[in-house]
Amino acid sequence: MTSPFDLILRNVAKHISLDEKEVASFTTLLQKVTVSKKDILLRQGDVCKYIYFVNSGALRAYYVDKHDKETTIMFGVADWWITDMYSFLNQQSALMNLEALESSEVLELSKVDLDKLYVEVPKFERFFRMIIQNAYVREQVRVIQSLSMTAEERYTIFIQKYPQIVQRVTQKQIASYLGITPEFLSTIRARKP
Amino acid sequence: MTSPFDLILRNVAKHISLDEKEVASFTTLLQKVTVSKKDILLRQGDVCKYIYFVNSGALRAYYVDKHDKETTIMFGVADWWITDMYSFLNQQSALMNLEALESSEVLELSKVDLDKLYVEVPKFERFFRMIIQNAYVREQVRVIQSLSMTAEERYTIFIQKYPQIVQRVTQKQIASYLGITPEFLSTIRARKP
DNA sequence: CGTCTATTTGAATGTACTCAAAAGCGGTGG
DNA sequence: CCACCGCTTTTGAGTACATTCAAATAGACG
Repeated sequence: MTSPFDLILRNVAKHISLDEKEVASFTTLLQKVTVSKKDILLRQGDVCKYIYFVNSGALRAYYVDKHDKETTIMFGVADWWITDMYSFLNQQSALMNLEALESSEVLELSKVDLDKLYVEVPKFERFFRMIIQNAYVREQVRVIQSLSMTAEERYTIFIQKYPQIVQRVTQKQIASYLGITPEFLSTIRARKP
Repeated sequence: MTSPFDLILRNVAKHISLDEKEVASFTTLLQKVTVSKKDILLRQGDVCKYIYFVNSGALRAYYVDKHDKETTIMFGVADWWITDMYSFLNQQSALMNLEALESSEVLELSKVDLDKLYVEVPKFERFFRMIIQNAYVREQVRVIQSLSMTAEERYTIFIQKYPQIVQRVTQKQIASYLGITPEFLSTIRARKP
């Protein structure tokens, strides 16, 4: 009953309905991959060949600038899709690194296979449109927040919105998601309770 | 030869090919609307019923916080799509205002009609997936920049990337896009060459 | 246990904001 | 057509938010 595809099929079913044949077309394209803590799934500058669906564990996408400063772009936990969308779509150099924060199980779907899937089962155009629409709205809200709120307000919202992530990642990583230094996050936390 | 649909059809043709019948199905759903400077197409808190394609002129989407501070979310000039995606998709209260910066001509496409169009001409699933993918990538890059760069660096990138917008909007609006005060933008500009 | 990294704390500094006031600019009406 | 009004832009002083650097403490992991 617990196949590695259970979670992803429920995820897909939130937006489109598939018959058995379509389920088969889809799942044959998925490759189950197990990664250990600190494993890198994608390196900044490389071309991103896969989009990943997280079955279990936790991933982090982050950007490293010329001063070696890290900015966390997103976290991925169970039931989330994650990739470097720019690199994946355009097959250009990746803007970000993708690493496992703990031992994780992911399903990878290659660009080539996804392009085939769009032709074979056009419903997936709709599915990924939905997924990306939601991701776009989240990023837009994040832009608004990062431009209009103080770090303290952004931290408060983050811990309310993503309690399941807070438990699993370090403060340093949260700080880099908020765009502040770990030292400053520490002082924010000190003056809260 | 210059119908109000020329530009939008060329925009669509970048991603999908339509036969004559499909062109007709599409264009009948589009309503040409002319707006004057300062007209509001969408008010924060209202439900956004349309997605807009800009034929000419310039629009601005902005968020106003509880302290009446404005943050510009995006500008829309000719050949751009613009809407409050969150409100449009979910038919919930809009996060942002949408106003004309100058007298402009837009084509509006309603949520209801777009949902019909997806059924009648499923290629549009692909088209809007493409449009939104690109918008998502742009927002992600903007998040990275707003979190990892100084205001001066962001300003330099903005004027390089969007010279056609710089010409048409005030510094106050650019400042609110960068998430800084107009006073500070002025000092940044003063110390450049 | 020892080592390595994360977190905390504090002092000095830099980036960006607030408030205020003056100067510039554009549209509008007389 | 020009004078005025309102808004934008500039400039400056004082302040707040957040960083850097340094050092001490606490945790995690082999």
